[in-house]
Amino acid sequence: MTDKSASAGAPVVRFAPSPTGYLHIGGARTALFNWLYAKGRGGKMLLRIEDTDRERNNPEAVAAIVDGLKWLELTWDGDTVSQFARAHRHRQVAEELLASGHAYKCWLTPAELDAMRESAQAEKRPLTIRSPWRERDPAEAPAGVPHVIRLKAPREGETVIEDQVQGRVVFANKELDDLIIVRSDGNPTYNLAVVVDDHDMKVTHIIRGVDHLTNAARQTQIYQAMGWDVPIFAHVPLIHGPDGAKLSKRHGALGIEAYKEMGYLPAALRNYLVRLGWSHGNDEIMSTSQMVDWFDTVDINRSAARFDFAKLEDLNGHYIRHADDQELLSRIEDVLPYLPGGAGIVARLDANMRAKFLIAMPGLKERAKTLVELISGADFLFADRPLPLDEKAQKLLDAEGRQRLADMLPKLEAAGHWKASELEEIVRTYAEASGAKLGKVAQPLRA
RNA sequence: GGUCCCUUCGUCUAUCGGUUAGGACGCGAGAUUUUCAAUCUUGAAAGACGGGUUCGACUCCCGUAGGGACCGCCA
Repeated sequence: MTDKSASAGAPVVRFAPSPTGYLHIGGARTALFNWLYAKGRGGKMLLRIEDTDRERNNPEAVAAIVDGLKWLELTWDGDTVSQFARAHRHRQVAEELLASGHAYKCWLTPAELDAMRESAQAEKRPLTIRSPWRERDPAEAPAGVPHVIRLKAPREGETVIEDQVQGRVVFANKELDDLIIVRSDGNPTYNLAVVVDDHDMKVTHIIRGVDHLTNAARQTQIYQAMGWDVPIFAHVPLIHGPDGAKLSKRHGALGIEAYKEMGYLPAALRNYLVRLGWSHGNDEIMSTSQMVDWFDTVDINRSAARFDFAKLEDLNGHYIRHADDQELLSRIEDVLPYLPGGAGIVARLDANMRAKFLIAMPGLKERAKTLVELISGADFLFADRPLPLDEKAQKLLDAEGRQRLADMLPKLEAAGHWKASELEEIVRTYAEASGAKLGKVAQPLRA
């Protein structure tokens, strides 16, 4: 609420994933935080793909990220920006930095760098690369050897990050080395590209994972070298696995589509994710518009949170119970193709089946934690009749049980509507009339 | 190893110097229910440790321990 109509204008945030894999759960939360921040203040969220590393670029990953965001119902403004497509502009800025004396060409070879690393290791002293080319005359450069461009970073003083989550974080400049901004093949590196893009795209707030905190210091140095305004940073802690270690594949760092396939609802996942590392008093279940109203980066915790499937399930169950039946059915139809055996159900899901499904839905959704459970709960709709009887059912259907069923059958057939309340009434009446306990009647019926 | 960050029930969290430290998930018990689920009631469960500052510290400061992130011509 604080700066919703600040004179500075509406914020511009961005979600900037690298296309190395799917959209993982931490990325999804970062996207959600960005989205909430922008939505709550009438701002914009941009989407940029950080694809400067050509060897790792993967179009399928981009598609997975876009699909994931769409499924989560997180929308962005404008076109998706490819960072690589802007390489020309990044090089241009590098040239400016060179011209202004804020950067220099460096002919240090990978082999030389390795040697420096090794000796630092052997002497057990911290490694900060100090390139001799920072001071040397480029005329002395060896012929035919490619060079990189390094930022001529300040060696004295400190670089300070005023972070909305982390607070004031101070880095001594002597600890930071001259980072490479253009590779020897002429391609800009991530740190340069990010700064140029965020500046050109007029990004005002950078909300991203803490793994970028040290980058923030280096990026700040580039902003300063260019004389540009430094955006406001908010570095969000990472999500950890149940054992406290960084979330990995064996934990829950699955692609967002995996959560879809496990039968989670986007609204439930959003609600779960927003409460991981952020809170608004004791509020647990909140609508998207409440999230938008309440969310602020300064309320994000500094400590990492562990991913807990049990809580996600509970939330998901809640959202399923309160979901509209029709919507639930279409969600089910969305996931069905991805489920084992789902194709078979899809094939039989005609108008008639849909109607039956809808009738059964109120009862079904009461006891399902995921859509997958909901679907298996609906198995009876698709099963072949008559149903095969298992042992327990056999036992219950002894002579007495069968007799009771036979007695009840005409009454049930006489029922006007097959509604739960009405049927229950019939069964109760019969039980009382025959002087039997309810269980005696109901158990065979279930069988 | 260096730099930086973190530390309240098992987990997610509230508290913003004065509370019987609250809520949620999970777990236990009970009620309800033909079963399950849901729902309701209820129980157990926490300030890492050690020093300060203060009339008073979970809250502020220092140290210790533990955990994490980063340390690429990756992003």
